[in-house]
Amino acid sequence: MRTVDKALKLLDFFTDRRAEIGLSELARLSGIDKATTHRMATVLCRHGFLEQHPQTKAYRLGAGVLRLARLREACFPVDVVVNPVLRQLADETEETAHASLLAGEHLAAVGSVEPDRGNRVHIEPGLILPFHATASGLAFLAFARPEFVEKVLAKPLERFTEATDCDPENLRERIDAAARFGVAVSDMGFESDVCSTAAPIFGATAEVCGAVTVAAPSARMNDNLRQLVATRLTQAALAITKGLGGTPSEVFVSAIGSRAA
Amino acid sequence: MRTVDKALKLLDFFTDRRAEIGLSELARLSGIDKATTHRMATVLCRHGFLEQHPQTKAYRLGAGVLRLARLREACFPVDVVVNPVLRQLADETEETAHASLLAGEHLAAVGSVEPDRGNRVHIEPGLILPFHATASGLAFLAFARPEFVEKVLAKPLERFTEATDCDPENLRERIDAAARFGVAVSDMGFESDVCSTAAPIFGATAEVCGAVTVAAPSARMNDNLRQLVATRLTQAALAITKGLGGTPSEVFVSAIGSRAA
DNA sequence: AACAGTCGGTTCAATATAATCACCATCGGT
DNA sequence: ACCGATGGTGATTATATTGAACCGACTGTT
Repeated sequence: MRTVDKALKLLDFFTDRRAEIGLSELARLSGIDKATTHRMATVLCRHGFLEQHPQTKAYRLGAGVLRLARLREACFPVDVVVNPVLRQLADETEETAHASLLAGEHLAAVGSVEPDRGNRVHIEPGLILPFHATASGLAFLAFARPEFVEKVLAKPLERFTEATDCDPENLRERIDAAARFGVAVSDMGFESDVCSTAAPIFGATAEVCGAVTVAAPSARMNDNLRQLVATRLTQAALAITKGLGGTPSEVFVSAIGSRAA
Repeated sequence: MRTVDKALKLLDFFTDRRAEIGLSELARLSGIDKATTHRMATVLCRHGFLEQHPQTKAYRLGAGVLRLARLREACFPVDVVVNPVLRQLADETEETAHASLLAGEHLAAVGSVEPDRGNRVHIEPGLILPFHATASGLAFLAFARPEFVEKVLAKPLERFTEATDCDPENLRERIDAAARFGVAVSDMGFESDVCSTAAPIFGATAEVCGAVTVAAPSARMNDNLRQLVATRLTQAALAITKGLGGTPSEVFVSAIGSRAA
């Protein structure tokens, strides 16, 4: 199965900044032999996950992913549930609101709404949010199973900015704090000058399945905004959880209950 | 690479009617050993292509496909280009308009807009459109490379309705006709009582990459509607082609030119 | 309560599988 | 004409995949 794993890993090298990748570059990036890379890319093309520019021969994400996304959206609507909530959240806070879901072992941004003002935070569509460096990730971990948390913290923790917190002990404390308050905060841990606040969203069996987040320029963050964001965020998290047919976990409910008191 | 192929084939068993599939059923459907199926499903889960219901243990399409779709949409927008055109087309014809793109070796529906009336055709999101039985498929073939056409016609041609045309010779004639007129027609070939008309859309190198289609209840189809659909459809096809940064093929341009004359 | 028939998941030997290196053909710039 | 890229291909070796049997858990029936 390692070969399937490697093949699917190829897809992760495509980002919005690197939308098209040639064979040699793809082999170089993945560290896989060129011949093997070519064969895997061919299979991915055959299934519509990649497609090849007829002239440049470069590969890019294929239309097959659109098909699968539409299919999933039809069976288990996310966009239609999440977007209105995000829009309202963005309107209320006048900051960027985005939602992320656990996709495999990464947290992936699946929707974002930006406020109507010049200086605002932009979230790249499909961005992978590192658990340890983002509010979304910490909010997720705060309500994830302990084994999951340990697995994440055991991995090498990449440093994205000077302020990135890469100390497992520190992170554990912040995760605990997020579990107590119901929201997690991360200031400039992933991108400079961005301060994010996040709350968890839950699936049918009260397991955490993602997060909803408000991201603001750090300079704009103050106690008033912090307070506003925290309350709206928890409402949004509950709304999305409900909309997806989920159940908020006991821990989360009591956390926001105690805060209100 | 056969193992990657098989693993990705698993994803094709998920449809809107069969959104969740258990391990045993998935093994049965695919004809792959249960152990192997389990391993492949595990890998697909790890990459976010599938996810597992925590209680029922059944698999369903994962959030990772949403991520990839957003990514592709960000680099190569189709929804934002296609949807307005489809909406206008649906308004003008008062019938269902949908677009499809080549995803691997299948034609997949990637967008559809239904008119505001009771009796209308519904297109399942992410539906795979068989080349020989749909107007979309025939329109595509009419402008595809001859080898591609032969490859498709060489395969066993499934019969979907009593009216499905499964005769390669017949199909070749209809494909030729579509190439001459610029639009393809299929009446009840895929679904009973649905009559579709389709035109091709092209990519950057004037290669056909999909189709745009109007689907109406067969009973409602008449010469007036046929005429209206044909003209609007070709406009829509050109608009989408242009919007995607494509170039209409010579054959198509001259076909619609001769028809106008 | 024992049973049969599911289910999801795991094990380990047998074997079919994919990885590697070398090589081609082609393109673009110097 | 060269050089260094590029995308792509074939055949051998070594490796990872396979699949029957098995396990524990659950469900409904006898």
